[in-house]
Amino acid sequence: MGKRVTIQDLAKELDTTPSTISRALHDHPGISKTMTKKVKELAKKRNYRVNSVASSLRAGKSKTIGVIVPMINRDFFANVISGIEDVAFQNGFNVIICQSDNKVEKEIQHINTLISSGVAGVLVSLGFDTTDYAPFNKISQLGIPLIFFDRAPEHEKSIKIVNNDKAGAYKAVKHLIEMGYQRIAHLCGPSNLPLYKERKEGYLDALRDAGLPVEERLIITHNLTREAGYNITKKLMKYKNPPDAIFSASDYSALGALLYLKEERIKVPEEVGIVGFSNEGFTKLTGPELSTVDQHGKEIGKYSAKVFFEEMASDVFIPRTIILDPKLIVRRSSLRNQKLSD
Amino acid sequence: MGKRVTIQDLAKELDTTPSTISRALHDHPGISKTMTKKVKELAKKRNYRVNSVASSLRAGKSKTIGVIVPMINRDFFANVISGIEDVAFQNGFNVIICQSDNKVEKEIQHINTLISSGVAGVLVSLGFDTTDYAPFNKISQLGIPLIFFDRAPEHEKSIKIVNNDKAGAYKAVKHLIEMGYQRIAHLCGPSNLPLYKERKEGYLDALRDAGLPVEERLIITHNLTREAGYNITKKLMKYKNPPDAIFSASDYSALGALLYLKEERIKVPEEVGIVGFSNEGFTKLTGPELSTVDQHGKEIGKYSAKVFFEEMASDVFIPRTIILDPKLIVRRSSLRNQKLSD
DNA sequence: CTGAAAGCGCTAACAT
DNA sequence: ATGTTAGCGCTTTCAG
Repeated sequence: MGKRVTIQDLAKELDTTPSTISRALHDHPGISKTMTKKVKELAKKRNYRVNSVASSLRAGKSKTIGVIVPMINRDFFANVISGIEDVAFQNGFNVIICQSDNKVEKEIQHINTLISSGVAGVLVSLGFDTTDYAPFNKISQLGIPLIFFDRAPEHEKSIKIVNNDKAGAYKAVKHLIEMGYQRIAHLCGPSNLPLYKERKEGYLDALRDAGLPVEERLIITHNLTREAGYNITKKLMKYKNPPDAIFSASDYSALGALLYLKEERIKVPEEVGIVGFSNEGFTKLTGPELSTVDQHGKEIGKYSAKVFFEEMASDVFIPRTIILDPKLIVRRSSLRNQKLSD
Repeated sequence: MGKRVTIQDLAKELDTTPSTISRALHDHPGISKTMTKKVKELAKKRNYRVNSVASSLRAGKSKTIGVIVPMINRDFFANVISGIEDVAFQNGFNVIICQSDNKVEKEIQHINTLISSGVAGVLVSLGFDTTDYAPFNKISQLGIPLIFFDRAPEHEKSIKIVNNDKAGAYKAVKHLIEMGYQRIAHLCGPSNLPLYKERKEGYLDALRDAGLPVEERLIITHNLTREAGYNITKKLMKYKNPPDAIFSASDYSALGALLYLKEERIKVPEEVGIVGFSNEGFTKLTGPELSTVDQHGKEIGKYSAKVFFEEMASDVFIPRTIILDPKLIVRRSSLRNQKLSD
């Protein structure tokens, strides 16, 4: 259990002072080449490592980014985090991850510990139920860059990086209509989250633009799980006049729908078309493969991290929303009248 | 952009000293109830938050766990991390995640920054190519608990939490044999990683115990990707005497195998059986669903974190290996002679 | 070009 | 029950 080497130790050994060591290690111009070289060599030899806790205390902040997401083990978020970590690493930053489990209290607790640990910035995707943004405001009040991605608050003056959910949903539903589906149901998420509201609006717009009627009973709010998708589809298909297509705000519930329909021998896409949302990894592996809307998680992560670094460098705060255009991915589950091998 | 409140501020306001504030906030017994209450109230009112950077500097370590994994956006690792974060959160700890991309240099760099940031412990799953463990030894030498999970070094005296890969593989291959498959190929991973070596041994043992011959050309080392699985299966099926089953050390290559066979209209499981490894989320969604071996990532994560906390509390270091028993999950891809609806 | 000294915020050993 | 003091390791202003 070796003792940690400090700049004091190096200073003593070179018969100089900590300040010189520190400066040399940072290539301070006012230190002679010779000294700089000597210091760096000794540092390497003694296996010196900065104590970044000490630096952070001095500097008032650390080279760390905090990330708060509802859960880590979801394709989309895992990709986002991976993207964030990539960019952070390139910039010599660490990433602290926190999962909120969609619970407001956990979010608040995480905010507090992140502030306590002196993070240089916080990237957040909100939980389902978060409607009070005051806890997040504390972050910005302390001058810590705060960036929302994916699930962002609607009205707050903040930096948001989101998908154009409305456009994504519009594309999806328009595609279904073009494939000849007429009675398209929508499984939507809680509308306190803008992204679900947007998806619903995209759905509505597409129907209206095509001159199709909107039926309230075909629009069902749910918790985006596979089970819910299964159960809702069961219910929908028992209507006297059941839908001939389902557009879901979540791939998971789209999968649930698919499983129910398969169980009931209702043919997808011949009898019922399905389009999900998110391009979860599994969607290209179902039988038939699920059409969906891709949100390119890794890119969102990278982009969010980049915006953070920009923000850190800049000294003016400009609230802004960066909207990335999602991509419709057409697979078999919505390709009516197409012959594809099984 | 408000200034941060410190214990000095609180002390001044209550006309006392920082030590009293500190003690009160920590429920030190030598502080009067009245004072403790007063302090806590003021702290809340002024929105005080510890500066854990300062505490960490004092204490010589922070309430942070470092985690190094090859990549975050893989079901298994995302689950492990999620499990780690759960337990860490319960204990008031933060989690810094680092991805190595299976690159040794990145691992080393992450080790250095983790040590620099004064993490209380490090949990690691090694990259493919890591054969030199010296960089990791530095962690233990500093008295920082180091725990390997999943991909652990073979000979080092360390704490390891691994699956019983041999037993898992054995179960898988035995199952294939029981289903009547006779010529079982094995797509194996690089054998410098014990877990792949173990899986191969389980495969070999199962063949031997069943009195089946071992054919070297049916054992192919690969990089565990879907593409590799696809290509290798293509090659295998062109043999004069092709295999009638495939046991892969990875679900991804098992999937590749499945896709190739489907393309070629070779029936799974009737003509060729497949069993993968890891129980990736997608395996229950393929057509047919993939049999696989479950490694319960979330539990490994939780368990690793628990072991870390034990280790931190204890003052003797006992190298040990904790072996969790994986579970064979039989799905359609290996159920020969079974009639299941499509 | 280098040194001296102060201080980031917190905690704990040592007073009182 | 509370105050005093020192110091964790680093950086940086000020001085030389």
